[in-house]
Amino acid sequence: MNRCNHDSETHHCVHNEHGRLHSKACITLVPIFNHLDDDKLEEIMRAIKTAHFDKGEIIYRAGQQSNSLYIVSKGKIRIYRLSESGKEQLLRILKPGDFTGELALFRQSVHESYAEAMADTDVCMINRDDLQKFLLKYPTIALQVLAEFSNRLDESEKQAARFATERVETRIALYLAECVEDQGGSLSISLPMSRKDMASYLGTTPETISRKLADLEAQGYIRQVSGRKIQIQDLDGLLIL
Amino acid sequence: MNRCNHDSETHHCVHNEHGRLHSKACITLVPIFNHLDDDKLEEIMRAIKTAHFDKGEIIYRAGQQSNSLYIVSKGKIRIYRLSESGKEQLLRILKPGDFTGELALFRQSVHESYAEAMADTDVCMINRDDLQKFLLKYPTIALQVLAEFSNRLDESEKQAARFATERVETRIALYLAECVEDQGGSLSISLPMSRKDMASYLGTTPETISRKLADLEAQGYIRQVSGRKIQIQDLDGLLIL
DNA sequence: CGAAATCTTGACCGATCTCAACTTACGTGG
DNA sequence: CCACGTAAGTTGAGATCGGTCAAGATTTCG
Repeated sequence: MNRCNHDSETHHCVHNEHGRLHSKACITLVPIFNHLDDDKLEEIMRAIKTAHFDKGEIIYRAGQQSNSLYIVSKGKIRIYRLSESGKEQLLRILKPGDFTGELALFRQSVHESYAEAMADTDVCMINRDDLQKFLLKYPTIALQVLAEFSNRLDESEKQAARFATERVETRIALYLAECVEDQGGSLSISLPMSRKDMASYLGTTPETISRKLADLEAQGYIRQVSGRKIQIQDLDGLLIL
Repeated sequence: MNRCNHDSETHHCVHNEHGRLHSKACITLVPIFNHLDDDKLEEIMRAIKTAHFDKGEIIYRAGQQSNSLYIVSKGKIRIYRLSESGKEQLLRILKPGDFTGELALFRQSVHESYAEAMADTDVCMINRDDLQKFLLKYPTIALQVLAEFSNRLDESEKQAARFATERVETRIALYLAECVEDQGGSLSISLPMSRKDMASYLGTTPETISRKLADLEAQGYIRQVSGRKIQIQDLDGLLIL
C-alpha cells in the first residue's frame, strides 16, 4: 500500500487536456477565484492539472516538499497531523471547492500535515510558481486567499482554545451545534464522519464520544436517530453546557 | 477599570507627526515590509499612526470592529481568547516587530481575541483601507503576509494537535524545548511569562505547572534555578516524554 | 521591612482514558 | 437475498491524570 513515495502523487493520473473539462467546473467552485472574469479564469485554467486519487490514497504527507495547491473537485479529503508522540489529530475534511496544500506554498518549506482521499476523489492542482505568478499579477486573488487564511486561522485558534479550556462534553456539544442544519422545521444533524474521526477531531476517544452522546440524549438535549443521524431537541441547552 | 468602551483605543494617544519619528524604526522591524525599498517604505510610513498604551490597557477586545493593523514598536502585548464558557486562553505574546489585528482586517468582521498591553507599549497602526491599498499596489507585501499567516496557522494547528493528543507533562516539555536558548555551552531558559500565563497558554492550571516542573526536575530533565530560570539537563529526554 | 501577589505543596475528587466484552451495521460472496 | 465475517459502535469496570480547594512558602515591590 506504500505506493506513494516522494513525488508519486504528481505522477499519479495527471491529465492536462482532459483536465480542461473539469477545471472550469472545479475552479468556479472556489471562493478564491470566483470573483475573476472569464479571461482570467481561462488563463488560470490553462495552468491547472487534474489528478485522481483512489479511496485511501495519500495525497501528500508531512515532511514532503510542497509543490502545488490542491483544489478538491470531487470526493472528500481528510487532513490530519501527527503529534510529536505520534498520535493522529484530524484537522478538517475537505469537500469540493475546498483547497489545501497552501501552508507549505507560501514559505519555502514542507507539509506539516497529511492528506488522504476518503473516497475516490478528483483534484485540480496549480503549481507553486504559477500560483505566485497569479497572485502577483492579480492581487485581488491574494486578498481572497488572505481572507480564507484569516478564517482558517480563526477556526484553528478557536479549536485550540476549546481544547485548552472546555470539557469533552462541551466540545462535543459545540461541535454538534456547528453541524446543525435546519431540516424542515426540526434541527437535525448528519455527522460527516465516524466516531473514530470525530474523536480524533475533538481530542478524545470513540468510547467517550459514545458515552457523552448517550448522556446528552438522556438529558434530553438530543435524540440519536441512527448512527450518524441526530436530532437536536434543545439547542440553547446544548450551548450553555 | 472599564475605561475602554467601543473605539476608545483609536482615540487614545494617537500621534501622527511625532509618530513619523518612531515609524521608521518600527516598520523596518517588520518582516512584512522590510523587503521594500526606501521610497515605498516612506509612502507606507505616511499612512502610519502611532499610539501608546499603558500597562494593563486593553488595545482591542473581542466583538469590536477591526479598523487597523497594530505593529508593536515597544513593549509587549498579550493576545488571548475567551472560550464559549468564558475561560481565558493565552494565544501568544507579541514583541516589537510582531503585529496583530490582521484576522479581522481581511474579512468584514470583528476581533475574536483580546489584546492587552503587558507593559507600557507603543504601537504603529495602519488602517484597513490604507493596508488594502498597499497590498493591491505592492503585491509582494501580500505574499509576505501570506507567509506570515502560513506560519501562524501552522503554529496554531500544531498547538491544537498537542492539546488534542498530548498529556500536560508533554505539552510543558515541548514548550520548554521551544524556549531553549544556548547560553554559553549549557542550555538554559528564561520563561517569558508567569505560571498563570503559562498555564493559560498550555491549557492547564498554575498548580499543575508547578507540580510537573518539579517532576521534570526530580526526573533529572531540568533544573529550576529560580522562578523563571530553568536549565535543561537532558533535552533529548524531554522530547520523548 | 511588610503587604500583596505569585508560587508551591498536599489532599481529595471527578473527568476521561484504557482495556475488554458485547452488540450492531455493513459489505461480500454464495 | 441471505449468511457470514469484519469493522464500527456501545457499554462496563477500573485506573490515572489533572483539576479544585486550601494552606503554606516565597518573591516582588513600594
